Amino acid sequence: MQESEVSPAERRRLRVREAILDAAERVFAQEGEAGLSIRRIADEIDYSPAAIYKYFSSKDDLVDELKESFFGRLLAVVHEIADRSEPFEKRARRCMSGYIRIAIEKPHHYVAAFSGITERDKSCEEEACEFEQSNKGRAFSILTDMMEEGIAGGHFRADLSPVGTAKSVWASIHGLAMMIAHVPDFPRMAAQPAEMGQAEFIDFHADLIVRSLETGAGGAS
Amino acid sequence: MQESEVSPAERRRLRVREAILDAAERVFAQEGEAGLSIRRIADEIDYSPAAIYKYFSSKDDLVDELKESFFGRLLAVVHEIADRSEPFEKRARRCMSGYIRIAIEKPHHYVAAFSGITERDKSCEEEACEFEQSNKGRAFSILTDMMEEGIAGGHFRADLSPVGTAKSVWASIHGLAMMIAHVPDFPRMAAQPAEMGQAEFIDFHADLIVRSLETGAGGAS
DNA sequence: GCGGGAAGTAAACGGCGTTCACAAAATGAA
DNA sequence: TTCATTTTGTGAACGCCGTTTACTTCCCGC
Repeated sequence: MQESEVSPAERRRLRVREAILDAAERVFAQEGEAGLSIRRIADEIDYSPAAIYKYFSSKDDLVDELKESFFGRLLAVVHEIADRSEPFEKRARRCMSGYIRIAIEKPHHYVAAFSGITERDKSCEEEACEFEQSNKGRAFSILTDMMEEGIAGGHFRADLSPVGTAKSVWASIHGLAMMIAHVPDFPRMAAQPAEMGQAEFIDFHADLIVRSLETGAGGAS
Repeated sequence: MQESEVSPAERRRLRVREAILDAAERVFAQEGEAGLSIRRIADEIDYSPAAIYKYFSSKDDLVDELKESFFGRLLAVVHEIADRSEPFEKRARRCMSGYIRIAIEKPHHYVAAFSGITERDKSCEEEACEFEQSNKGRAFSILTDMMEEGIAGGHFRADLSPVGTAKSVWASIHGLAMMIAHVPDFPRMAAQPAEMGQAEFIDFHADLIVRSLETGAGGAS
């Protein structure tokens, strides 16, 4: 029993695994799921296609790992913002725009991470458990905590349920992220003359969301 | 020169074309884009795969037609609701929940209809023109009109721009539709004990959206 | 040094979208 | 009717794809 248990062969193995994931990540970011093939990855790292299967049991397995690590980055950013010492409403808005920023930095990743229609076959328990342990689930719980804080702090209406509200807010943010991911310069569409830049529009959207939760009078002007 | 110019050969051709689309629609609804293959359609209608190419120039072409006709149904429903003689806010809420209802009736269609990341290669003009003539564009303009009506009627804040608001509202609705499409019983997730049924949640979401636009005091209880 | 397991591979299977050369059938003109 | 032309449909093939199998090659512990 050596001191460093993680040794020489294992390190080589891990390095090859990383190389595969790196190549996949690269191709995926540029060309999306459509452009990603086992054979392409194999070419990229000068291995044979069959070799990949010594490291991943299927292409889906490999892609799932890409997705999960993308959610990891998303989670990290949102977490960092949520923990800052800033006024609550500022943090809330920043979380939303931060989420969208990361999402549209790698649109193919974001779209893919949510793609695939989940069949209703799993038992409720294991599905819920799986969700809570995923980066997606962790990000959701940050959002839920934030809603709780907003309600407790009197910023948001007292009759809101933290979980229900978090789901609704997430859906609204997700919708904008998807729109931008699919139509790279989303807010500019239809003939209309510009109206708003992308960044301003994101803020506008976030503002409407916050406004929908706020207690008291909401109208401006 | 006959009276009925649309005759015998053309009708046969159209019938075969319809058969292809029908088969595609059927397979697509059940198994999604992944399960749909030219060869599968050919099997379904007892033709050879190559025959399909006498009617559609590519698989993408065929699928595009499925998507557009799906948007057509979505448009029809929203249009019908928007034209009803009901109080404004009721119509607005119904439009949103109607949109989501149609979307999640055929989740595969809805997801596919928005899939494919549009490259930023087209000129602005032709893209805008293309958008306005599509069913998607027509649905969007119904939404814009509704926002205008809400603002003019004093239901919504006067400082809102109809187009910008329509985009934001669409994004929020789209987000929920996507969530439900991907996770068939969306509002029920995480361990939480039910909270809300799907229909209630849709109404809750629509309510938050409307609330975010309303003039005057918004808080309840 | 040697034996066994891990790493890597070429070749093949079945599936995919698409094309091409060709047969069959419908059409229109004489 | 007959014949040429156009349309409709086909089988076979091409080059991709994910994946598996049988095989070689290499490395590591004894």
